[in-house]
Amino acid sequence: MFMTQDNPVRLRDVARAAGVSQGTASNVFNRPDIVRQEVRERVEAAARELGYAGPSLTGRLLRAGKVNAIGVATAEPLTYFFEDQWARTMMAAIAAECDKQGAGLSIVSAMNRERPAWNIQSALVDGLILLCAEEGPALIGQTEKRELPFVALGLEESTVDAPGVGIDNRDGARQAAEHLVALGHRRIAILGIGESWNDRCATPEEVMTTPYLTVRDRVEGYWAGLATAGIAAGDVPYADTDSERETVWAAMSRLFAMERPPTAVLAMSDRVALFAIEWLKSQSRRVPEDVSVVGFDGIPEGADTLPALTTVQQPFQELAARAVASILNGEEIAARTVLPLPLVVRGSTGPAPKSEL
Amino acid sequence: MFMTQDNPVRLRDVARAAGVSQGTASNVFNRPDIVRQEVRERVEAAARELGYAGPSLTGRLLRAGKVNAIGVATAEPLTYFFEDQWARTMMAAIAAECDKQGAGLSIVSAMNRERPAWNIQSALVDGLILLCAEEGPALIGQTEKRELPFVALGLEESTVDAPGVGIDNRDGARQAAEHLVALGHRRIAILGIGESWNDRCATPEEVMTTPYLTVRDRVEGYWAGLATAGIAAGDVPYADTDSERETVWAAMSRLFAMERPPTAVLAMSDRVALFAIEWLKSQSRRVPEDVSVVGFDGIPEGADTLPALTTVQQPFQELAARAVASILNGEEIAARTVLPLPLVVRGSTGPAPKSEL
DNA sequence: GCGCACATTTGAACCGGTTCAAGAAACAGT
DNA sequence: ACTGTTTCTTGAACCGGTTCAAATGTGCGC
Repeated sequence: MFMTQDNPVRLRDVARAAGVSQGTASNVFNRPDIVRQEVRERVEAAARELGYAGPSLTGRLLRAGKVNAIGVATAEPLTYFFEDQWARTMMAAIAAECDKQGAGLSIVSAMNRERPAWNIQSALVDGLILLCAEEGPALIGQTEKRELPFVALGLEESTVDAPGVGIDNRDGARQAAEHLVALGHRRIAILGIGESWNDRCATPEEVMTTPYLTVRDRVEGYWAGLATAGIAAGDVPYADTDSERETVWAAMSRLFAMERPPTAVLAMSDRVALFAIEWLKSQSRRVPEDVSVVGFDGIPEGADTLPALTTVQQPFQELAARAVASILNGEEIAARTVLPLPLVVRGSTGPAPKSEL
Repeated sequence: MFMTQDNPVRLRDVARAAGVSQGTASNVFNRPDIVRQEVRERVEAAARELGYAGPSLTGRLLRAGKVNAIGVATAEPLTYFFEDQWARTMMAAIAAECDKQGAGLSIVSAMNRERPAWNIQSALVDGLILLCAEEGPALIGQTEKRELPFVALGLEESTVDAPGVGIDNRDGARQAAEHLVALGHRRIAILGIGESWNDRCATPEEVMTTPYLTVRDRVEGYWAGLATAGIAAGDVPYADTDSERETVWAAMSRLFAMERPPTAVLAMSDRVALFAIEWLKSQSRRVPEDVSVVGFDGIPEGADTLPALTTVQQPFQELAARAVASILNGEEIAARTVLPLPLVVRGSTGPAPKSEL
């Protein structure tokens, strides 16, 4: 046996040992059918003898020009891919798509002490999927330099027009609100994910000053849906959170300390919705009998809790399929493709309590 | 602007356009300091002009022989990395380690319709970390062919002796059991993760017939710990699960339907422990006042629930650090390094109920 | 004007393969 | 024996860079 390090066996060496040309040796590994059996066996024997591990990928790669792998990049640290629920779900979908296509998958963090863009510059991939959270535009800028195909997911639309697939946040939110309205709810509160005004409920004007387009879109959708029942935006309590349990609980306390507490809550993410349900349970309020909760995102955890979460489902699989296809097969993507979001009704919403009708 | 596809600009072209040799052009990108400023600027201008995206990675790679990336492989589908809790936590730790070292991270699934080992053979990495679940030995076999450094994580010890880092399951389990004993518990049940005997409690002899070394190690550790209080293995109810809510709930129902139900539960994974707590709550049994629960693994979710889970903590970060260092820095790893597991005491365990003393 | 140290630049070899036109060998047909 | 096919095999070009010894140029002291 030979160790890798001490063993720079090249195709050339194998060819020489087998007494054939390098071209023939190459064929043994890549198109064995066109090599005469006797020769093939000789070469294979030589390879085995020398401990040749097969053609070097880099050599082959250089010729082929294709890596057959895609990269997924974010401006967050690498751990984001495994810790953030949205990213994780999105990645599972992308991974499934890569599995189908037999492509490899690299994950890339654009955070690097020395050179922020270094990891993006040096990732060995045929194209990049950008998971845009906050730093979308910067990420896109770095990626463009690379002159590689890329698709932005979750990009906020105000930014550069780059190939990207987005979701119709506004319409999804509208459906969620109309669902509650149809169930008879009239006192409905919103749990935000804007990371500000943590201490009190915000006015509609204040809410719209948030820098996050996603938040603005969703809240506008909520308002539009509620408007169908004649509920004005100003009558909808809006409590913001930073998506952590603590601020969600605080927000819930605030909302339910009101004179006429809400009978339903529209949460801007499933994570927040789940924390909200947790709080309600801790207060011995039943879901959905006393209070209905609608989430947003459709992460798997939401389907698995008791009660299961009614939510606006992001089409993760579809987003992933489009993004991967666009990179691997060069399928064009309109600069701002937007997918619709279906509402998934599960156990966390029910008719408004009778006493409230 | 030029598009990537139509734009095969090579370093050579840039050099020619700038009127310098290719060597100099190369230096402009790699060691700018040794090139005279005027020349450097000329080359940079030419590059910009031609839309040159910087030296091709494959070309450079070929010369350097290093990819500066590690791969993590399993015999599961790619989605495993983002869906399985253990894998996810392990990956977060590995990712953090790669971040530190500035290395890339590729994930690889050894499941491929045509050729099972293909993905492992063709991953562009400097080394592989193997996440061994059930298929450990097969995975190792495929990897060895690649003649690349690798480390097996979570490998069961009975198998091939390959470089790997394992954990001392037995000792961790022992600590968990002794913790409960020290709190005064005497009626203690075990929740298994062996996927068999789902319908009844198993005898010690039956338990030890499981093919999973992890399960055998942990259960032996539990018995050893309980033995310090004079509790015989035969007196410890053992209910198996397949790690899903349904079988856990069924197992719990079985255990608590006994004449003298347990006051504490040793769960072989945090996931199972969390389902168990959920069941207990649904039955209005308080944790830890009425029943104590100890998990195993130390996944983040366990720290975040109410009450927080007492558990045997796997040293994820340490495992990751060793594995990554071994690959990136060529640090040797003894064929079977085994790390100790600390017990983390949190809110889900407490003194045995007085009525039981 | 000459020699020398120093700063740049060049040219060619090399990294490890793949590919393809052209050559060689084996065989069939006439 | 001669030509036409078919089946393999060969040699050389090429993929896109990096590197290093050698060549060139530059400035300075005497």
